[in-house]
Amino acid sequence: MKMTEAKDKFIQTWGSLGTLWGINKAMAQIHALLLISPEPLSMEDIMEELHISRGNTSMNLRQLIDWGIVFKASKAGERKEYFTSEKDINELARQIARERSRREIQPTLKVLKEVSNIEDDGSAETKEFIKQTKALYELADTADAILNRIANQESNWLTKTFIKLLK
Amino acid sequence: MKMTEAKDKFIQTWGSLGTLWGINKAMAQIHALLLISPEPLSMEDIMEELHISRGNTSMNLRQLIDWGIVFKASKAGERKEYFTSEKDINELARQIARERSRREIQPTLKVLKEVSNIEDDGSAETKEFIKQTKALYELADTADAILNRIANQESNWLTKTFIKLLK
DNA sequence: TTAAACTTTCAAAAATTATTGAAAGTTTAA
DNA sequence: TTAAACTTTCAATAATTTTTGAAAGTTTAA
Repeated sequence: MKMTEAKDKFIQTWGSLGTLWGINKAMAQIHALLLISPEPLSMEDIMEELHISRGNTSMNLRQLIDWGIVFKASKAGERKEYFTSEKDINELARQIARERSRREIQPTLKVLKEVSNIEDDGSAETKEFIKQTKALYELADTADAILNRIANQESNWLTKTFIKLLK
Repeated sequence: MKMTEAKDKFIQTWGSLGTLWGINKAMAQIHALLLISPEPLSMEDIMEELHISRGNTSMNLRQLIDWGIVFKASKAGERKEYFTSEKDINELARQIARERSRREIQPTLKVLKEVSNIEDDGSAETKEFIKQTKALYELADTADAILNRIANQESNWLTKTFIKLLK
């Protein structure tokens, strides 16, 4: 496979993978592009490379910055803004873990705690509801703890952990 | 909070959470409903409870069955089919881990392996591409190994693991 | 058999989400 | 200041995904 082909394939794959995980295609593709660019890219560069509009590029870049995985990079003497992504893949994983915990798991935990706390009227329906929502709470809580653990550890924690788990 | 309110809130929340993860609302809601039902439900029951059409119910039930987290349950002497979900939350987690590995991580690994294997022509662009796609491969591989570990272990592995990680 | 009871399929419609592009906004060099 | 260079916003449009509902398909009791 040639570089151009490989690059296209990678960007395409990352794009559809994003969709599968609730991240939109353009956002995932911009991220993929920045991830493999040795140099920061301008908005023009990104628009051209991915064939997307200025507005689309601008909005998705903002979201990536919100997620903390893309940064603005000013080039000396240039007015234009450049963008670069987090290049350390472990740091990327940590940042994603951090954000998914904050955006998804925490709000879910809140609701599960709330609904599992209804008064037990003794009916089979209520008993099952309480039992299952409590079990889900525990599962989500464990998942959250693991994510936080990932989010806060040193760079190669994930790999080390896995090695430990194999033992 | 009253039972009816709590139930609605739980089903709603599970529905939007699904959307966020690339699972459609109806599918997530059907799953939520079955998860908290002490008795198996018929298609009519589900349609009525969630206000969704017969076709929608049928298709999403099939998907849930495909995922291995909902089962057909025949009631003696009844022609109608009933449906019930996996009630053991740890088993649910394992099944989801299994499917996400199979459906998402494995195909990604395949592409990453492929594209990271291009010939190094010595350019900065190619070098960065190879480096980053290899690093992503390792991350995805670790994630996959963890998922498989979850998928294959005994019921409360997840909890135990977490306790171990705390030490 | 057949017909009633039930489920699945799928084309059309509705709902949602993503994208565009031009106008409005902002920043900076002169 | 101002005007050029650039970015952001947002209403309109396009693309995608979900949902519906009725027709086709299947199963079972008699």
